[in-house]
Amino acid sequence: MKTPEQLTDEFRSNGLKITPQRELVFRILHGNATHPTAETVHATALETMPMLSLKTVYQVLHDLRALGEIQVIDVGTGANRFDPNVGEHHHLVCDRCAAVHDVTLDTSELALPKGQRHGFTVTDVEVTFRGVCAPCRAVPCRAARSGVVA
Amino acid sequence: MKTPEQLTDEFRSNGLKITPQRELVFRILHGNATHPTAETVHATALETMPMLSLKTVYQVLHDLRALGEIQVIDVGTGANRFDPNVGEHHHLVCDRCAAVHDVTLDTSELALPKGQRHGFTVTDVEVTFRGVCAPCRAVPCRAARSGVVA
DNA sequence: TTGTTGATCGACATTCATTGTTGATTAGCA
DNA sequence: TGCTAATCAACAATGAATGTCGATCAACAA
Repeated sequence: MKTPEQLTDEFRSNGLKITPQRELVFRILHGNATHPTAETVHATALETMPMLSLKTVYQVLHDLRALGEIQVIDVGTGANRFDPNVGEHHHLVCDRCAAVHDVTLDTSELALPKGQRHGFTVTDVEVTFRGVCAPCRAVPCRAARSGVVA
Repeated sequence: MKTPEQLTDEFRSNGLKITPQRELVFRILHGNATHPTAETVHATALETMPMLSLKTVYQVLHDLRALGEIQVIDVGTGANRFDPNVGEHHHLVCDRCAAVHDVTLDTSELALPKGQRHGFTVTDVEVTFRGVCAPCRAVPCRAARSGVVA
């Protein structure tokens, strides 16, 4: 992901103003590998800007996606998650707490068998590994569903 | 998927009654490779049972999943889709019309690199191929979003 | 420095998929 | 036949996300 400074330039060159709210979301997302939901970004932002509205967070995330600076991923855990890692990569998801990790994978060997093309033009392959993360295994049954689990 | 008759037995042996509504959903799902949504199943069912409520369809689908007779899949197109194919398989999704096809794939070579385990116990791998289906390619830009597209 | 314009705010309403509730009616099956 | 579950209609409610509106405020270009 671009640095907050680079995003500032990019926003400005696209006719978007730089506000403290936007800068804050930039900083929260920068280098963030936790794949936060919009709600999580908002919660984090509230610590430094208690009046920031969830609506504005959605707006900034929407703009970032429109500029191609974040990826929106849906791993089937309800809410969308926002990933500053824009390069090609895959995901590892915890079925208990919904924690998500990026995974880099060589998918060059992973082709759709010819007989199963169904007439499609395939443009993308997504691989999702599912399992249980270490913290969740350590818990008796199932507790912490924070989503901020490391 | 089991035949409607086998499902009948299975429901009965689990203390569930066999009603015309349930039988109808069984028949609609049997051998159905279109991955219908709950709404689509309902729409199909209305043709033969005009008073069938959407609520009941959800209920039957829920029961079928509870018995492990259908898979619920979420390919990021809004609604869940119901797949009578319970065996291990993967999916091919049209980014335009959200049509879904089953794909059988050998994923034995597809392992999560050791350095990227993040302490997880991996239990499952899902592969999703994305692209554009033939009917959608034939259309100028983007039209039919029926979800019933072959 | 100032004026224009866009960003944000609160306080809503709305969409969509899904589930829950209630109470009445119907029908499966032991 | 009778107990009980299933279904129905008509709702309300959830959670994620987006839209609306009018008011206020602040970015930044002139």
